Amino acid sequence: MDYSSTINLPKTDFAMRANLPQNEPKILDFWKNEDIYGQLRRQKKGSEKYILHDGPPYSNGAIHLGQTLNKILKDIAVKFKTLRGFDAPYIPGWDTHGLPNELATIKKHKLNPRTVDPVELREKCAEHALHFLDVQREQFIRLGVLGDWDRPYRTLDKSYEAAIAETFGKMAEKGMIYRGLRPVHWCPKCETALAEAEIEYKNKISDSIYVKFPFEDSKGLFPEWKGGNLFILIWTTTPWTLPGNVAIALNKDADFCIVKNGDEGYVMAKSLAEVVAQAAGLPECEVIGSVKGSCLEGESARHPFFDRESKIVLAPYVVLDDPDSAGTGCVHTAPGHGRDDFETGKRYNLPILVPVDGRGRLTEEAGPFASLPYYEANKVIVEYLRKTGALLFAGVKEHSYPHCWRCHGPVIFRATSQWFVSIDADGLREKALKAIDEITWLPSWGHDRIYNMVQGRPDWCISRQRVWGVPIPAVFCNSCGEAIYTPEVVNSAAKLYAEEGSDAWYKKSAEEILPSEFKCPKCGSKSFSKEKDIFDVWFESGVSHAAVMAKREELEWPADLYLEGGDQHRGWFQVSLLSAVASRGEAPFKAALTHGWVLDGKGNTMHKSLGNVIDPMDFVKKFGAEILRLFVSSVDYTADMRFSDEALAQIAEVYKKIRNSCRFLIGNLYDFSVDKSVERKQLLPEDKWILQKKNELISKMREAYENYQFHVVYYYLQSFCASELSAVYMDVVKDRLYTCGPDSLKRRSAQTAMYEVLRDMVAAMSPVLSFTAEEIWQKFFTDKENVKSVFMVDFPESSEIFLSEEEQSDWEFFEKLRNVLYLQLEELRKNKIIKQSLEARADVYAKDAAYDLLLKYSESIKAYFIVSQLEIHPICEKPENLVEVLPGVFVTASKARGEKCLRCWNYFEPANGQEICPRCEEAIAAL
RNA sequence: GGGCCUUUAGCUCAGGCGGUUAGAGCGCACCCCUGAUAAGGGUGAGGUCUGUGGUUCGAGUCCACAAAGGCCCA
Repeated sequence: MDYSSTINLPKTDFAMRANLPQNEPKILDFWKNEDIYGQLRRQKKGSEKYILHDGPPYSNGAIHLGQTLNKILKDIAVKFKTLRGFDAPYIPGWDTHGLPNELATIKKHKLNPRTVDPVELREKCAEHALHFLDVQREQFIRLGVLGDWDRPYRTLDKSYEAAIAETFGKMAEKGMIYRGLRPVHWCPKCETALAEAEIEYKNKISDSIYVKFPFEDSKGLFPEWKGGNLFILIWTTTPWTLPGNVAIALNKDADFCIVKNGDEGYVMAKSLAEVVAQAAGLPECEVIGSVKGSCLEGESARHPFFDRESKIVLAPYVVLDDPDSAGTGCVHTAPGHGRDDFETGKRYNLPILVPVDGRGRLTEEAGPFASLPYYEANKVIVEYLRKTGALLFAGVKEHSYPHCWRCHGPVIFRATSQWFVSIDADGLREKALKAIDEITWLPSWGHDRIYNMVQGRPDWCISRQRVWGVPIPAVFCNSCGEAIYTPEVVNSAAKLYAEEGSDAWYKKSAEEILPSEFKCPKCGSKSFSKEKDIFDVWFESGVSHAAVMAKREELEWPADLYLEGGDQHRGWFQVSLLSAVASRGEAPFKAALTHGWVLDGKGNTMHKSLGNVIDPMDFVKKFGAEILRLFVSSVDYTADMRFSDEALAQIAEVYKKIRNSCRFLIGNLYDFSVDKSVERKQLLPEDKWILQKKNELISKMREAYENYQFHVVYYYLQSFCASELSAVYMDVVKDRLYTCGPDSLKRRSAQTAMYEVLRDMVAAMSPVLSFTAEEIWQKFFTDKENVKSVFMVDFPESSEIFLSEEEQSDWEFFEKLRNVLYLQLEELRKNKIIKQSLEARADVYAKDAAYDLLLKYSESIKAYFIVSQLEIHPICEKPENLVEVLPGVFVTASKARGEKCLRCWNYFEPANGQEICPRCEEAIAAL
């Protein structure tokens, strides 16, 4: 007879195969249509806030894996805090202004940046930025990230633009803003400043000259020198920058010597002497003396054609280990013509000369070379040096040189007027460092990283000669040229931005913007020109704390957490910190958490040119966002992580394991509801055991979430499903679930435990496995628990004690027995005595307390072992030759006695040829 | 060149204060089941901890140097 119709097999339409790419959108629709985000806000209203303030991604192009990782991590953190009862609003933001969007727009519309109307260009830039904002928004939503997607913050919002101006104003009032020179890449043909992104490097043939700077060894650093005139020898490929020379930079640790040439001697780095002598065509290389660079600091040479000195300074970037650079170790330094030179100039308080104009012509400051275009000046200057004897040698050299990507001509480095935030004014640096000490950096080394950066950083250049951004709210007096950024000016601009947006700065005249009675504070004139420079986008994103956190009513200042990639120690963390400390005196976040980089399977950076870039949305289409989310949770994100096929395949397997574990529970709960629950004291020991294990799981998961250690959450979850549930508990309870009476205590006890395990596990995993958790919640719990979405439940409690500590150690004892027994079962299988464990019996020998304990739990232990028969014997009956597996405890497995019950598959000893065991007969009778 | 970081089984991770045969899950191999079935179970084989040199009675665990890789600068 077929008894399968008399047993309770699992029933469910919860699919074994998730088919995530097709099914996730249905869950997304549910979240959207039911406005779960909005419902959560209402539900948590009045609860303690948890503010994770979103760092704005740049709205240019589709999202990449790094942003995917970032947003999923934020989502996990926010959802967990929400389950914990916090009101944790998540307002996503976007960085919309800036060069990449401007350049992309120019390219897309084939605009001429020199002739296009700025307002028209800005409109097209906005369109471009908002397009990609929409693209990214859809993608982030697709990942399952819950947030206020209908009301994100955007740096081009009027209120945001106003906040930028206001923050600038606060800094200006504290005297932190100043105008100064700074070298930038400059295209003399296009007459414009160029950003690094607009530079292309090509090989170029340049002059290569060695120039003698007269030097008097007044301190007697080279006592060995008995010859005639001394010079410091420099090398350069840009003779036209010599008029800007004010210093010669040395490495402090390098050794310098004199190379003799007839009566003359040339000071240069000792290690380069040979190479230089050869390159400069000296007949021989006689080296005299040796002095550390640091000893020469403070000395000075004479400029080769101006009546002024060229100071000898020290600079760490002067290195001698590249013989190809053809240098002498004594580096020509013109602070107006190089970034390094500029920083050195600042440190030594050297004048910053810019004897070249916007068209690339030398100015009056260049003396005899005035009005020459720089490239012609090269020839003339070389000739002049030759005539005056200052030239040691002139040749040519091919090297990589920056060119303008638009006109493809060579560019020059030229200091121009820029706006700066002074890092030391009003003690900003010190205050920022103090704030850094007070912030919680996760991981802790983040502190050292950003501390060192802030400690050593130069002033912050906040201006850009661009159009797509927020204009710096300042005007210039048309009479005296004064740059004016007083509160009156800044507030007028802020008001304008707030009301009309920053486009209005371009549409209106200075007089229309400024108060009617406004006069130049210096000369009293009433005629002004508007500043054309815009803010650096970092300045913009750095004020998000003021523009968003401080302004939106659902947020609070400061934030609990900023969570970004490690590159943001340099970027957003730092600019946010500086702007907040400068304007408010405090850090805008209490803690900063960083994650590493997503690398390819080999551990290398993903890069277009390497062809190893993985598009997250491609992945989502193939495998589902859930797999990506689980991957993100599985790795220790504080370090860089590899995105390899192997790791992803593993994640997919783990996902199936978790899903199937849930499916088994759901399938066996098809006829269960809370009112059928068994009371605590009636629960079977095995069921108490799994509930105890479940509580341990929940506690460990909660702790891991609290510490943002999501990979620990992942580890415990999958380990619980694989080890406790799948390998043990679900196998153990099958017998009861399938064969006992549907409404029997034994079956209901198991279901009671399973229901609570499933409910708590699903709730606890929902921050990570949001789609699957919600799918299960909808299918199974919404009605039973009367909660609409899994995100609206409380994080499960885990304090209930199901097993005392003593009972827990009892179970550990049973587990040891089981392990030993299973080794023996494997032997029996190997010898073809049994196949399944139900075909076996176990005989356990023990004494004293152990014997009593085993006897007391013998029913549970039999189930736990999944054998048909278990007999506990006092140790005096122990047969010979048994191995002692625990002190005083012996186990042996053998073929079960009797026949297999056709219904429950347990072995029993039929009295007179029954097919099914007495237990099954009873169960059938009760049907 | 500088600041900071990473390197434990094929994969993803554990390994307070230095101390017995370095753990887990997955994967893999072999076997079992066919009443979780494009599922489930059992057993087992895999690391000497990136390398080198130190400190120590003793180091994956402390120190130095190196290699590879990463972020940010220069």
